[in-house]
Amino acid sequence: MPEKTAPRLRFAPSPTGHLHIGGARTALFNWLLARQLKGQFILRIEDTDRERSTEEYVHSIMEGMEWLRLDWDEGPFHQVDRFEIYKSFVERLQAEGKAYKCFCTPTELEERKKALLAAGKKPKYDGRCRTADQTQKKAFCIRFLSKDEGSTTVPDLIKGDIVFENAELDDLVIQRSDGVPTYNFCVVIDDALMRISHVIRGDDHVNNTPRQIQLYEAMGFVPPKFGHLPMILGADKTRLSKRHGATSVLAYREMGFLPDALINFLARIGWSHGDQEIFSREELVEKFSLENVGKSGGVFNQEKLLWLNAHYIKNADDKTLGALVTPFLEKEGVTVVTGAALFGAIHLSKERSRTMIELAQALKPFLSDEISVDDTLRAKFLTPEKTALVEEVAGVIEKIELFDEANIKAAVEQFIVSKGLKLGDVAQPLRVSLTGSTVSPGIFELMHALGKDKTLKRLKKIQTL
RNA sequence: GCUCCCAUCGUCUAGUGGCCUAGGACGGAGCCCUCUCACGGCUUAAACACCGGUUCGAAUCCGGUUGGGAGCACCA
Repeated sequence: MPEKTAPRLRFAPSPTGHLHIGGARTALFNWLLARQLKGQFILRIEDTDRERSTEEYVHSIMEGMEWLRLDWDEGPFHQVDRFEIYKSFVERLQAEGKAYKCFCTPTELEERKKALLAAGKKPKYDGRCRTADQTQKKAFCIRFLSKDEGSTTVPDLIKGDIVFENAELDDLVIQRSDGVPTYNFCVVIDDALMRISHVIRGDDHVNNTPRQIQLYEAMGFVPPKFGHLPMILGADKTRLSKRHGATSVLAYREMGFLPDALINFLARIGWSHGDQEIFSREELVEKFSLENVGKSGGVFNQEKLLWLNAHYIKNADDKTLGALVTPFLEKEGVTVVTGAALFGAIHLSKERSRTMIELAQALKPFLSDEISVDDTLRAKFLTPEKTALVEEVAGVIEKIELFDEANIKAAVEQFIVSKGLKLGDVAQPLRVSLTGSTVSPGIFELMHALGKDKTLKRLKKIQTL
């Protein structure tokens, strides 16, 4: 009995940009499956494009994954470190007559492509160097000799069987004229050698897959299982790209999104589990299934992400939020002192914040020493009569011994009744005096969170301004 | 142009032949709660692209049409 080997999945980004939303979802689905099936999750950096790949992007991609807590078990493997391996396979294929040198120049190729396109044909390579003299001393690249007849079927875990006529496929370049192997070749060798069992990747790779399958066969490898995820789209239904706004995962961190919210959101684009919307990481690992991944592309809907983020903020505990919001407060120039005052303010503010940026803004009046009231608000809420009222309330507040919510409420309400007023008559002037804003938590909670000293100081300061 | 893929409310989706006068969620509208803003609660508008089959019966199966997307590099 052969030992059943654990599934091995991978995420193989190319470091030519930051980790983007689409890549992150691909990584997530692979990670989810690896964790669910108790397999391995491997990170491989596809950096054969020496022109565009940078070390900075490698770090940025890893940082994005770490932020999302998508941990990998092996890697990161770099393809640049594996050129010798690819080279040996190229040589083997050549020796077996399964690959050949192509001496066509880029200019010639370009011209023929244009002609084909003009004639309404698919711009594929015509294979003319298949019969060319292989000993020529001209610059060359190496092409894979693909099948001309029959068809290649891609058994796709998401889309079902996809059949390609081999005649549609041309001989792809597996090694550039500078000796560097190409993506379609390296990916096959790496996935085979790393014993990857499931290749789950973006839909944009389907057309490469039949050629990759031919490469697996030519080199005597057993192809892995494939699954092609539908694309994440922008509002105009085209593939999500920079012109649609922020696409980098780290940009969402900057905007004050929580990793769990983004994970939840990403999981729900193209995948569902009945009517459920909120999924913890553990639930996703448990419930995720390729069977429930849809076939059509999904639009990235930031409104829904905001809603999810608000949900996660509301449900996070105050201490966790304190740590998360601190960098945002510091960016605002607020010195953060961790303690009861901070957590209390967070407790009151979290249900009205959709992002960490909004939370930081809401927290400012609690944490900064000085507040300012702009002229428009002053004119509207701090007229002489209203200011006089605020002053009277300050007098009432001053007499409270035990400064808790119940006592504040009782004292202020008693005052209002004695004046024949309603809470609404004094609430906004008080709020503006205390926060410089018309928006804040409830007025009693606010005073309590501020403390007696700060409350009085702010209420009294109104007169002197 | 060619190849491949896709098609349910504005958006994410449920739906695997009868449970569908199509359900949920975001967003929208309205109401309630209320010291502001939120939160929360309730109500509501809003979709099976089209045309043919198959079937007693179709959002669900088949064919076509239309529409959309992706790919067609010595990028990945």
